[in-house]
Amino acid sequence: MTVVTNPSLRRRKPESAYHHGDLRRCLVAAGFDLLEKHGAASLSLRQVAQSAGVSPAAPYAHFADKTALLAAIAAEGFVAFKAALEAGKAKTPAARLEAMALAYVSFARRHPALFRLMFGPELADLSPHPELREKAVASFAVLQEAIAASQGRASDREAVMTAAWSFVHGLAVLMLDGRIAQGADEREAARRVKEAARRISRGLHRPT
Amino acid sequence: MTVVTNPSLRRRKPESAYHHGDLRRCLVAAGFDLLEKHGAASLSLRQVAQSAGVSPAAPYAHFADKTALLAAIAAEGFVAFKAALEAGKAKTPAARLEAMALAYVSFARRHPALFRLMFGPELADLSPHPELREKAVASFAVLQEAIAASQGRASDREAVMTAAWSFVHGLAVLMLDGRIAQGADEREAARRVKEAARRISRGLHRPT
DNA sequence: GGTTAATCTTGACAGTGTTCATATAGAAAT
DNA sequence: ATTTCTATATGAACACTGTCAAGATTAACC
Repeated sequence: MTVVTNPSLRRRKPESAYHHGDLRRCLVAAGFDLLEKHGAASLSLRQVAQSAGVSPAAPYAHFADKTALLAAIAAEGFVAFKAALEAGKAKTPAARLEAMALAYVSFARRHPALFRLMFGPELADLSPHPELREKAVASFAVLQEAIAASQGRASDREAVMTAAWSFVHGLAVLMLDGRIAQGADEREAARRVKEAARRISRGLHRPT
Repeated sequence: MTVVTNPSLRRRKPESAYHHGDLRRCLVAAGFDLLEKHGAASLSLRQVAQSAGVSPAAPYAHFADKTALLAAIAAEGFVAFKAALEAGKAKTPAARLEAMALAYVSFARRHPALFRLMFGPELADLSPHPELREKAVASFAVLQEAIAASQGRASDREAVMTAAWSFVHGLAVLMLDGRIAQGADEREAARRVKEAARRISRGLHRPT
């Protein structure tokens, strides 16, 4: 995870600095940490502010809303997400879907709260958060390239993307919520993901 | 939607009834309505209580928690969900998956807030809510029967279920959040669902 | 009919997001 | 170097939330 967690950033001028210097990034980093550590339910703007060593109203100089801060955190999340997806290179279309599914699910399992924030209802409307939208579609583009452009005619691209993405995303979500492979360790989960991906990829390309 | 919304139930004895008589069900119904009307973000226990014509602390006689009330609402949601899934009968395995996907997505689109509650993180842990768990697995059983038992060997059942359910659920979630088929009307959405389902069902059964 | 147990109200507490007026300090302009 | 300006942070306040303890009210039961 490449989000700025450097403690030296947490307070630029440790003593007697009325103006923090770099509060915006610091708030995002602090929120990020709290999110991963204690979950989204207890992620309050006030706690983030306090954790950054600043007054409860200070964030409003940098974010219009609590939602705006969440959007910034989620944007960082999508950067990391994109990087995770790009790590999974593979030759054949089937192996590519499998690698994508593995990376997708693995990310969700390693950062459950972050993943839920990224795809959660609070940020479902991307229009007020252009930066988030940008980072999000950049992630999806990786998926799209890897899956859709791998095979089949161009006219199929969108349909294949819909089917494959739905499968991969659903798999991640259902596993996160313990609806599938409840309490499975990493190896077992990976096995299940691979098996499902193999089944799916068989029918994906070429329409009836 | 078969949840009790009968207004005559909203207050059993309209005047001078210290004891409501049927508050528990009334709270669930009121919460249900508020959820569908104004979304989950603004669904407060106090508002539900007020909407049921009762003091803010009254719900605690029937529910341990706000989460417990949400669980009861979600349980009702799963009852309706199961009914919606059962409506889609079909002969061939492909048509069955297609019908399931249509019903699944259609339900999510018609009751977005309820659907998100049912599968959301607040209720991800089903262990404190046995009734919710029961209704939830009853819904999933419909899926399981229709999809897995339709074809293929018994040893495949679980794997097929995983793949198919992941696809259908992911499709619903991504559409809900506008990540797929953004701003499509009912007909167009149905077209996309059918097309994706056709692609998926082709590779589902029989392992490599 | 009096006791008991369940139900509801009242009042309070800590915590939340948000706003407004005010204080501070770094930057720009003179 | 002094003044002015503007971005940034503070403090107090508001309405609202979930939750709890103490007391009032009622239905049910022996």
